[in-house]
Amino acid sequence: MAGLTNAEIAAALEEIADILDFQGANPFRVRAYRNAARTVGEMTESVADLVESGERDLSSLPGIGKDLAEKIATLAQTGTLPLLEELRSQVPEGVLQILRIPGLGPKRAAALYRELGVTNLDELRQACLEHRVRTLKGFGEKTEAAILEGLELAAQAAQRMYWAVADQIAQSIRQHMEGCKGIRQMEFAGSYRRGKETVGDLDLLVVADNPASVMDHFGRFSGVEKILARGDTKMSVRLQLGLQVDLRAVPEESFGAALQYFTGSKDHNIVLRGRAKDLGLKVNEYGVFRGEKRIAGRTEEEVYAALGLAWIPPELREAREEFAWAEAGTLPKLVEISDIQGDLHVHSDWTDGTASIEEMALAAKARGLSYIAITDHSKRVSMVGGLDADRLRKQWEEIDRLNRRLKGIRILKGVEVDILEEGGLDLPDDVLAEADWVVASVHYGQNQSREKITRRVLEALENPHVACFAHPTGRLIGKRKPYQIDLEAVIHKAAALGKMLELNAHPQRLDLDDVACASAKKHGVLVVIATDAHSVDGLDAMRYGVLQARRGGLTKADVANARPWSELAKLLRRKK
DNA sequence: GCCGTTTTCGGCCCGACTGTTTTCAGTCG
Repeated sequence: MAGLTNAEIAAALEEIADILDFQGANPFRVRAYRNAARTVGEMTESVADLVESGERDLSSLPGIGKDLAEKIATLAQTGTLPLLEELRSQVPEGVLQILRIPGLGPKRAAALYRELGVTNLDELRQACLEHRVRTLKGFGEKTEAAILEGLELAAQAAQRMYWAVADQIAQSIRQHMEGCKGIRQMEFAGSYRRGKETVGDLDLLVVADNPASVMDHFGRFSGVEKILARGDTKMSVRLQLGLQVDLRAVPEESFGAALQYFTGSKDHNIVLRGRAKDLGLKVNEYGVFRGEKRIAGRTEEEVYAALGLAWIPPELREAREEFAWAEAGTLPKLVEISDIQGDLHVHSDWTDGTASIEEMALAAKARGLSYIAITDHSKRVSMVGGLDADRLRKQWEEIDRLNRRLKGIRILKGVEVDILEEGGLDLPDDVLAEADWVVASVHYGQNQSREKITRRVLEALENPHVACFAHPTGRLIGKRKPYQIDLEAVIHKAAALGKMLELNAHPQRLDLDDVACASAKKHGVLVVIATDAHSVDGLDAMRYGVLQARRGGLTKADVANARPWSELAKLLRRKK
């Protein structure tokens, strides 16, 4: 029997690290807890099971010694830990939130608490607005303004969650509901179905013999914190994770119309209803009507067909070009995860990845890929031990050895070369020339002016060995704004030089976004959907990138890594 | 708190930026 999940154990260890950090504990002790959290969080076997069976000594894991092994075992078995309880009692609730604001680390958070009595984000905002923060030693006007901006972003992020997180929740709700008798149809709608980067709430539609018993069952889902409302056809709950979920029971003959209506987007539906009106029809969540007579509603296909349109994939429903395409029968056949043949941005334990090159390659093979580019950081990214020319060449020798040994997966000799602050690349051309695949990216000087950062990126693209520009805006959704970069100029340059742009599949990045993808496609720029994986599990992010690409209207032909490597290699040789 | 050891103590990734200072602490990646 399993106790706490690995994720829950990791969260507890992270919380200990946060509190110790806040209290100014030995930073290496803090790091030990964070390392352990990461180790546990990334393990595929259940730690609770390992403890139970006694089959493996936890202290044999990297970064986990005798002490942490015992603490983890206690956590796994009892669900809690005396140390954690004690630490929690020592700090006011909410104060750790302060550490999530960019620019505020343990020292400043402690100062805000000690000097101003700030114990949560609301009080922090108040203190900034009253200009009390700037009076503290080490703080000033600019810091105060930066904190306010950070609070704004945090507030936005708190209201919505990453699609990937919403997806996990949706899957477990679906699984729970599948145990309920009498549900004839069931589908999630809303921005989740459209694959938006973030999701504000979940809408679940069902056709059921007995809606009341379905609602009873829904209310028993383990994640439900509170039932907010319940009527005959609609029930709303709030989950412990803060997400609201609405369940709607709809009549079978209206399921398609309801699904269409609640999937949105709002703008898409406005256009749709306008179109219906032009045809002398009316559309609502119950169906398409001519006068009083329902002429469609059972399926979405039926609804769109009644309006003279092909069925539009949810990802495209943003009131952009989808109606024109649906009318003309030119809707793109959107790229699918099964089209993906390789991953062209992956890290290994030569820099900040957690797995060896071989482990990453085998994991990629297990995921059905036929090639993978190892693109570790260059030396400028010193914090992670970025590679210089010598180490990079050593890595490539290792890759040669692996390629001779491994079957069914080709490992490409790649690098993620840093675009330096003052322009230029972090590795000499003769080294880059030896690589199979070079992605260039920005890590430093992210706050430069639009002109400056754009110029250095355009210059990097001009280097004949650079094939692709990675995470092109640098944004972290809800956390960090994009660079001030002129993306259109980058797309034009890429088109002119035959360079590719990355759609980074990490659920917090997902740049290029849908609009930029569409622009790249329009200009004939190939998009590389890549995971930027730093672990074996990181390779699973590919599907988030594919979803974003679909929202941008990309087809298999628009995605570079939906092609075999031999074809890409030919393209690259031609451009050099 | 972990780890390795010239084995029980000392090092643990470190350079750059920002905003604050007036020589540097804090934060970030």
